[in-house]
Amino acid sequence: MAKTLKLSEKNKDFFEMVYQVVRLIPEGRVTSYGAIANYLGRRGGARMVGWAMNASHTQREYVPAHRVVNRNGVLSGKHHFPTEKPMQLSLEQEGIEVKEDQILEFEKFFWDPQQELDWD
DNA sequence: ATGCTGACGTCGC
DNA sequence: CGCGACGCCAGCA
Repeated sequence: MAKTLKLSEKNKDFFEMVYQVVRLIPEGRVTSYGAIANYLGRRGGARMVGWAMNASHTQREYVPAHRVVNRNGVLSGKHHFPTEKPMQLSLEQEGIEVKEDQILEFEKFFWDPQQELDWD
């Protein structure tokens, strides 16, 4: 076996884990890229989570990416959504108030995978 | 191969 | 408290 694993395989695993976590987000709840990155052991690698989200639309199973925002609760990636319906509207339909692309009471709806989910 | 960019986050000034 | 710089890692010119 090669000493070095293929990065693509590792990435794939990382992406899958991201999707899995995102899909576990309950309706009406939101989380942040950093929280997911931290949960996956990629502290500071929040950008990779965002990268994974960018490719989330390629996944067969639906990924509620609209429930993932930055740590400020701002809909940073709303413009990147493939869906016609704005990210804000999707969140509002789940009972989350959004003002100026920012989630109100973000802490209240925040869903921390490390807290809600147990270490597997 | 090198450098810039990107759906972020943390630290320093 | 606002702004800038660095770090993270993968994709792409």
